[in-house]
Amino acid sequence: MTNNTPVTLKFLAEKLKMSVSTVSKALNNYPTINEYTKKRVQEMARDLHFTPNKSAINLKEKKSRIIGIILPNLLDHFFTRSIYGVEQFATQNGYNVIISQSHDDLEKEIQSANMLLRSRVDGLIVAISKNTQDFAHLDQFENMGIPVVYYTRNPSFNLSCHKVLGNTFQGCYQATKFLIDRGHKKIAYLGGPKMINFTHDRFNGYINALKDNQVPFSAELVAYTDFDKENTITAIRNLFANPENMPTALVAFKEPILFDAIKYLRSINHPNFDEIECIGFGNTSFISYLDSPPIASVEENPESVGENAIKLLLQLINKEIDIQNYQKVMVDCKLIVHG
Amino acid sequence: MTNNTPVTLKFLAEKLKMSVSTVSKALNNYPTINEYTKKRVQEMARDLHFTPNKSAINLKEKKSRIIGIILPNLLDHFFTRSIYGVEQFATQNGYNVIISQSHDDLEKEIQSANMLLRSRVDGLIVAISKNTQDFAHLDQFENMGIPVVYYTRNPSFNLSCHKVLGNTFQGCYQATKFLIDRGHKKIAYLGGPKMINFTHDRFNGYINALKDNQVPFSAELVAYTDFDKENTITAIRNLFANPENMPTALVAFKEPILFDAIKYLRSINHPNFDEIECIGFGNTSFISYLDSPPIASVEENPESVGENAIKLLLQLINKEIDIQNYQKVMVDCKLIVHG
DNA sequence: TTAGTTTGTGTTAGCGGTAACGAATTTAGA
DNA sequence: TCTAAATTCGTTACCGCTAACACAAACTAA
Repeated sequence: MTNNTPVTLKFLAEKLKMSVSTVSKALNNYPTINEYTKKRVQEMARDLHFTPNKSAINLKEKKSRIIGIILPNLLDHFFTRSIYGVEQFATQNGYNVIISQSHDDLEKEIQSANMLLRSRVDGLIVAISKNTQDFAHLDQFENMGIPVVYYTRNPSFNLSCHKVLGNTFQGCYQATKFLIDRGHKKIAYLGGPKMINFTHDRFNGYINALKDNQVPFSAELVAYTDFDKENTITAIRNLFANPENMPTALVAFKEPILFDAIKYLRSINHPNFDEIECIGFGNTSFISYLDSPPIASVEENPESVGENAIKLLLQLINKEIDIQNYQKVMVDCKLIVHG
Repeated sequence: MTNNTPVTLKFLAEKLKMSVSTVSKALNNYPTINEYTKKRVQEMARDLHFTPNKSAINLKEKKSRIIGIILPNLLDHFFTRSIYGVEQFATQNGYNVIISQSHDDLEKEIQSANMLLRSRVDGLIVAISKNTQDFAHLDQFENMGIPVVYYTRNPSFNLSCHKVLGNTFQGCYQATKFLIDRGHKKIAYLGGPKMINFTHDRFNGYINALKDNQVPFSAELVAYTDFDKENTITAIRNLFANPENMPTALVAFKEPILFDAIKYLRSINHPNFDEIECIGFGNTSFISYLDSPPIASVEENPESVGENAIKLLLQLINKEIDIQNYQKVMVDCKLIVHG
């Protein structure tokens, strides 16, 4: 069944004894083409399984209807869920999506960017790798007039770019407030890598919730870790070191890290283990399988973050917003109480 | 800094007062071009940030150096891990990857297929949706001479296609054998949706392990479920219903389902709960957080499945294997004993 | 000196579409 | 009946890039 001669407009035109342009217009439903002609062409196209060559169209139209996404990895559910939001909305508007993982490596991020540039994507959504300090590979896009929207992980110091972020301040504030309302006075805070920009926003949410509710702040109740389990255990050990200042609650920057913390506290038979109430960012489905689950989760609404990113990007592509008129969109978190 | 006139070969040629073809050949390092000319061209291209237009190249070369992947979703770690294998190897060989989710919906799968066809991918890797019965949208590719490799989820009845599969028979055999070796005589089997083709292979692995080790088979110890928690609980209740034939071990087709099962058994205070040993497919990282973790996991090596799929696909693209010479590649599972 | 090579560059056609423009035929209006 | 306006389709140039082929200049060999 393999057909050797590819089915192109030219091929159809010859079969139908018409010109290529008539065939093209008929397939694109131009009003200047006779209805009967259209019907003949469309039937022939269907029967011969004509598939327009996107490269040819891109070349002519000078646009690809492709959105590029660069993100650190696909193993983090935050990112995969955010893609869902992007894809959904992009598809509805006739755009396709190319996803490229940087694996948190700057070199790979540069490669991905160059690849997407060569593919002439109409826009780019990017969550930068944790080592990205120099932005030349991403600035290229704007230099060529291709809009870029940074989401989640973004160059925090740079105001001259479009951003869509989870309102991590509000999420952390809400989590802390929730614990305060349940009567906790000693709430520990376990922060994430200081390189990731929203780490500080979360801490501010924590601090502000304490302040607004007259709960005294204690530097002993704050520690930082990263994705390394050993570091998490060290941090937790420090947080729970002083018997005079023992936390009864914990806010952690990401759920898997929180699980490590909980596991450790249980493993050392912490005397008040059962009373300790924890909250982490993420709301992973695995919570239901834990024996000592967190009391609540901060749902970051990744789908909504993705959707807002693509919405903004499409407005930039369609020139509804000027590319120089830099936008910052915040997506609120939601506290999910388990039980 | 936004430059209005796009930097094309023509633009470079005018700047350098040379012909377009000389510029093209210089950039592609043709031996017939003078070294000094090459240097001049390449420097100018670099300084002006020339980025070749992939659409133009695709159109001319009649190949895109793009591999399409269609899979049900990105939330399942099996798929995201398999992508890692594909991407790694594809990139090394100068190919880019477009990922498209079908969300286990046939209609979306068809849309994805058509999109990738229009993009003229050089090859397709696909894990079909659970409703895919008709393959017209995928057969189009082979009709146009574009090779297709089915991986994991494939049309089991169809021998005329290329397949790369996890050796789920061997994985299940090994898991069952492991439990037998630990002295279990009553090993329950919790299977997955019967529509998914490898469900039967797993069951056969279970059966064969029993047979090879003279453990009597009991139909009461076999049940099926899907991704719905209620159905899993019903299935587990049935498996553990007969006091005369009470399982002491369990093999489950996927870990999250196994976790549901374990959770249920614990919730009903099953008398021998602590003695029951379980194994599921998946080897998810969350196991370390469980209080009653499975004794072992069947690691399906998704990265390796992905890598084998792309390797086969590239061989087909390069005509090292004839497209009609249908291949079937099996990737072994590995039993990971937790400790 | 002449002819054949080598070397380096330009000319040109074409990949598969789109659409402005032109041209022929039909229809409508006076 | 004659002209203007629709209607319908074809001609053509172009998008950015590749590469076969042509061609001129310089070099080599006889």
